[in-house]
Amino acid sequence: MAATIIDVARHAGVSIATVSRVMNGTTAVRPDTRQRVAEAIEALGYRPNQLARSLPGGQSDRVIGLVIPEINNPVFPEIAQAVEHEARHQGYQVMLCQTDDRWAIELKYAKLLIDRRVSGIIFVSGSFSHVKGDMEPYRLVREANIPYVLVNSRASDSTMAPVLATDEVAAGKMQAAYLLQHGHRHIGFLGGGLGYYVTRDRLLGVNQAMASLARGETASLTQQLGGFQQNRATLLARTLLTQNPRPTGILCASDLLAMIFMTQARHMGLRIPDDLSVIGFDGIQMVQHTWPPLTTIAQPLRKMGTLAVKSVLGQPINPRLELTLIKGQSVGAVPSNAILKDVAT
Amino acid sequence: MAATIIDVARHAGVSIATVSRVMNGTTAVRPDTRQRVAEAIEALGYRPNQLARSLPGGQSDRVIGLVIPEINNPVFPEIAQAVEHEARHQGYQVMLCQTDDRWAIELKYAKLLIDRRVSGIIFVSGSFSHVKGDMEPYRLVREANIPYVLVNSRASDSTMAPVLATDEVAAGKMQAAYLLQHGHRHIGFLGGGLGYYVTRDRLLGVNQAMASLARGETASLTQQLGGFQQNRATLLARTLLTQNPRPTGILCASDLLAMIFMTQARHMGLRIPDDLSVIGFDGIQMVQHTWPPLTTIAQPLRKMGTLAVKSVLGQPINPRLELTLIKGQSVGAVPSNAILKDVAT
DNA sequence: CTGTTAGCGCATTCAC
DNA sequence: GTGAATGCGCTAACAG
Repeated sequence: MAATIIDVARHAGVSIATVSRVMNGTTAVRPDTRQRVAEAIEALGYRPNQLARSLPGGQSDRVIGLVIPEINNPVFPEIAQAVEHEARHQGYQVMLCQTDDRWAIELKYAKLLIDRRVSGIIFVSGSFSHVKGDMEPYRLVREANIPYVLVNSRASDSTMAPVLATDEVAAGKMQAAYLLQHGHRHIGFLGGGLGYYVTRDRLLGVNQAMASLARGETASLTQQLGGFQQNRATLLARTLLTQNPRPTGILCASDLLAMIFMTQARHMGLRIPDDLSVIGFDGIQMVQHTWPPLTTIAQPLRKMGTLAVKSVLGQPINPRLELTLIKGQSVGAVPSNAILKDVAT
Repeated sequence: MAATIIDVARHAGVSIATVSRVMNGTTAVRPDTRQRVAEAIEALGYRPNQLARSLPGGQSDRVIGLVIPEINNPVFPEIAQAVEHEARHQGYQVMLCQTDDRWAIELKYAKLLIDRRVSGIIFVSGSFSHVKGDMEPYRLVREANIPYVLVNSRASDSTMAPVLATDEVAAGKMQAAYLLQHGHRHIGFLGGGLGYYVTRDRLLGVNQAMASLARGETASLTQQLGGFQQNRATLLARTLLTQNPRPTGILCASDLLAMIFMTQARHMGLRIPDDLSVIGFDGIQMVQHTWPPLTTIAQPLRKMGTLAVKSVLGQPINPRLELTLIKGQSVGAVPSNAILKDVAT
């Protein structure tokens, strides 16, 4: 159907080698010849077949695989956007792989990307972020000699790959410290299960912050762990809200969780930050538009996407990722009647 | 580096054809032979090169190109998610192309996708959605004989391609009607420029709704058109809010615009829906988490993604897309002091 | 059932 | 400068 290099050669009365030359500018070609070829290309609307082009060169499809749990959680689009930008600037395309947070699909995608001989793979919050995660995908990719990088969450020791992640312990510490500073002593934690490294690290940080209170001071921690999915999160939020006594300062593992939580709190007639303080994590752009504006610890999401691309392309990077406190209006002082107020179900 | 089919053949003591056969199950192979080959494959960790595999068959890379303006506007991830799901179920992968809403990049991506011989291309809110949009990308794709579909917004007559879009006129009508029902007679419109078909159609619908008021009744319309980008939108929102008299019912071209608008309104000390009513468009999931929950007209975003995939794969679809009113709490009655109240800048 | 032989579209040595 | 020849990894006839 489409014109091939042979058609062009014939049309221009030259050999295919010459056509190839004018296309890639490998060797010098006499101006008039080059002209004739150019015209032939134009006339036939010829476009070189990238697939065929990749074959001789060994591999290198100039494609980067981006593997993420779900496109719908706003934190991933922000990373994806940066990945696409950087990839585009470097002349690469992005293969979008969504795993629905299921390891089997992640493995399947890893295989597909290997088979396609992509230039690199970026795994975001994959099974590696789970304590008992399946390391098979990464093993395969490594054996296939394809550069990859693990974004978000800690990598287990068995994966020898660059990791791009913020200090989750520090993150938990910052979140808790901020709540403690505002006088909260009954902290609630809403997050994923203990199977996730993030959860463990975050809790570690929280405990560190609580331990560093002045002597005599104590604080309690109520956890609701389960998952990041909307349904689960809604349930967890309700449960946390019906605790008695109810925590006054809530620390959420992600901004989306925080948003879900705030919505639930509202459903139950609680006001933020008057009755309840909330702090999130991620720093997605959407936090500007919540009410009240969410106070959160921001990761450099865009930077993470950019660095991930550079990393798999073998370019030197500084993997230092800073956390930033974004002050919204979702954290306030402890309500004076905190202990008395009951919850309406 | 990686093992090829030849290595496997040698290792198993058979011909490459036989290896190919056991891989694809094309022809029957004697069990013990198949076994030997399987072992060889396993032993060498062989994975067939998809690129090479595509060549003989003509094309068909089993890849679908998804071209969207930006990943960050929440409406696109929702479509993208559905596209990935459907593509995966059908054994296809998705190439993510972000244009930053720039025609030049859209064109560039169209070329890249053609060169890569993708199976189909899904253009979402592309340059075709603009009255003076550049039709070159679609022309090229058509000439390359690659199936494509235009999602969102109306296609100009010059593009002969399936279009997947809701009835924008009806949408505008629904939005306006809802506000009118609540007694609003001073309507504000916040949206993209007149260069977009959506804007034109939406305004057409708004006018239709306003025209169908009972005799003697009239309503006014104040427009702020400009763009969908965050910065622009913020400016437009402020301008709209400082009109005198200020419209009491605001109709936004997208949910994101509505969210931006509500945030601005809040900054100016206005309460929704007490002082101001707002209705959005798109029906993104995030509307559940705004405050107040946004009232909006929902498009079947997921369905659009699913149908888009089926469409480019040549499967029969019913392109009927229904609009649904999602009742939030952002629309209320006209404030009694609407005319008196001034705006603080 | 299985091995042999052509290409697929292109880049790349080589000679001329 | 340019053309002919070779091979990339694999599938698909075509023979045995």
